[in-house]
Amino acid sequence: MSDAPQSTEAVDDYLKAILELSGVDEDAVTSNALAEHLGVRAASVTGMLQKLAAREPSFVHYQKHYGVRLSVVGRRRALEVIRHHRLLERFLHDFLDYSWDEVHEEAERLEHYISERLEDRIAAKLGDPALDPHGHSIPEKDGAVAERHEVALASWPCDVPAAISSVSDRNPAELREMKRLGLLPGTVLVVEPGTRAGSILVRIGSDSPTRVSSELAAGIMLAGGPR
Amino acid sequence: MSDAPQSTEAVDDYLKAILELSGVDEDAVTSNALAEHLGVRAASVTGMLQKLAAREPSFVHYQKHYGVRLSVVGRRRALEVIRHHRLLERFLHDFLDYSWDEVHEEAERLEHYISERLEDRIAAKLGDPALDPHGHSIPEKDGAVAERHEVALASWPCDVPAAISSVSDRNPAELREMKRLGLLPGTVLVVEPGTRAGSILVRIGSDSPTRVSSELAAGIMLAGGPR
DNA sequence: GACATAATTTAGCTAAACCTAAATTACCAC
DNA sequence: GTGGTAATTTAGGTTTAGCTAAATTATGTC
Ligand SMILES: [Mn+2]
Ligand SMILES: [Mn+2]
Ligand SMILES: [Mn+2]
Ligand SMILES: [Mn+2]
Repeated sequence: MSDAPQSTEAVDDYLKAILELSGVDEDAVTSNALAEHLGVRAASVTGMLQKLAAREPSFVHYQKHYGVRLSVVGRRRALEVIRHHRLLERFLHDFLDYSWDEVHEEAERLEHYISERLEDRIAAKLGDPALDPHGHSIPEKDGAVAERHEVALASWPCDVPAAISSVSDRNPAELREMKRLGLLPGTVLVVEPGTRAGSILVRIGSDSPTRVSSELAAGIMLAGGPR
Repeated sequence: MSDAPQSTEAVDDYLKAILELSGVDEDAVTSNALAEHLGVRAASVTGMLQKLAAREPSFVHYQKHYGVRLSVVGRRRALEVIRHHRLLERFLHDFLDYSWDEVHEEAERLEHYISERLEDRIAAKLGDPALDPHGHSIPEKDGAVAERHEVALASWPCDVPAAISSVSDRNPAELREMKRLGLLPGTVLVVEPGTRAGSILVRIGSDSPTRVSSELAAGIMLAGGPR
C-alpha cells in the first residue's frame, strides 16, 4: 500500500551496474568502470555513490578513491530489478511476439516500474521460468540466484565440446547475427584449432565450421559440455 | 530510433488532466482545478503551465488568470497516453488476472513507459478492443475517439430504462462495491421514484430495487436505454 | 467605484541527476 | 623520495518538478 518508491530508475541502474561489474568474487567497482558502463561522466558517478552510501539504509559501501561494493540492501534491490528485467524479457518474448533482440530495450525501462503484483502475475503466467531468452538465470523472489560456472567462448579450449549457456543481450545486431549462425543458448559446439586473431572457428554439430568474430564471441558464455 | 522522450510522466499527467477536466465542450481549465485533480499546489501548476505553453511545439494555450486549453499537439499526446492506459487495463484484466479495481493503479504508472511497439502488440493480442474494463472507450491509434452521449446516473429520470456505459476507475473500494451490487458496464437498470437525498433507488432487471449511495452514483454514467 | 475575498502568479528554495572544468589523490617508475 | 600520469573527487552550474510565502489580479457586492 505504501506509495513512496524506495529507489529511482537511476539508482536501480547504478545498483545493477555495480552487481554486474563486481563479478562473482564481488570486487570493489571503480567510478570509471561505472561511468563507462552507464554512459555518464565519472564526476556524476562520484556524486551518486556518495548519495547511495549516505542514504538510510545504505545501498553501498563506498571508500573514496577505492571503489564501491553493494550492501546487503543494495544487492537485494539489484537482484529484484534483474528479476523484473528477465521476467519481462521472457514474457515479451513468449506472449507478445517480441524477438530476442527486441526484448532488452523494453525490459530495461519497464523493470523499474512494474509492481510486485505484476511481477508475480507474470512469473505465474510463465510458470516461474528459470532462464530469460538469452539464457541468463532469473533470480528467485527471495533473491536466491542459481550458481553457474560460465566460461567465455574466447577462452574455451579447442576440441572440448561445450554448450552455450548464455549470450549478451546488449546489442540487437549481434543477437540477430548469433541467431543466424545458430548460436543459441543450449547449442552444443566445439572450438576448432583454426583460431586466428580476430576470430574463432567453431563447429556446431556435424556442420562445416563457422568463423565467429571476436566481438560476437565476447558475448557468448559456455558451460561445461555434455559429460 | 530516436531516444529522447517527447514528454515526462509529469507532463503526461498534466495533459491528461486538462483533457479530462475540460469536458466535451473543451472549456478552459483553471489552475486550481488542476492542482486539486493532480494533488499538487496551485503554484506548481502555474509553473508547469508556463513550461507547457513555452515549449516548441506548444502543448497548451495558456492565458494567465484565465485558464488553459490543450493545443492540437497536446491533445494528441493526452489521447496517446489514455490509449496506453486503457489498453493496459484491458490487458492486465484479460491476460494477467487483475480484477477491475486493481488495473487502474498499475496502468497509471506504466502508461508513460511502454513503447509504440508494446502498445501495438498489446492491442493486437486483445484484438483491438474498443472499451477498457470500466467501459471507457479506447482512443484509436490515430487519436480518433468514439463519440458517446453519457449522462450521470444522478441526473437520469425515473422509470426510463438505461444501460450503464462506464464507471469511474479511480476508487478501488467503490469498484468492488459496484461489482457486488451488479453495477457493471452494460447492465440495464431503471431509476425508481424512491430517491432520497444521499442515495438513489435503482432496479436491475426484475430484482428488488437496490439503494445506491450518491458517492457511488457519482461514478456511474449511463447511455440511453434500449429503444 | 471601492473593497473584500478568492484565485492565481511570482519569488525564492529544495532535491534528483546530470554536466564541465578544476582540484586532488593514488600509484608506478626511476 | 620525487615526479608524472591516470583516476577520482570537488566545485559550481543546469533542468525538471515540486514546495511555501508573499504578491498580484479578477470579480462579485455594496
Ligand atoms: Mn534500466
Ligand atoms: Mn536478457
Ligand atoms: Mn500517470
Ligand atoms: Mn479505466
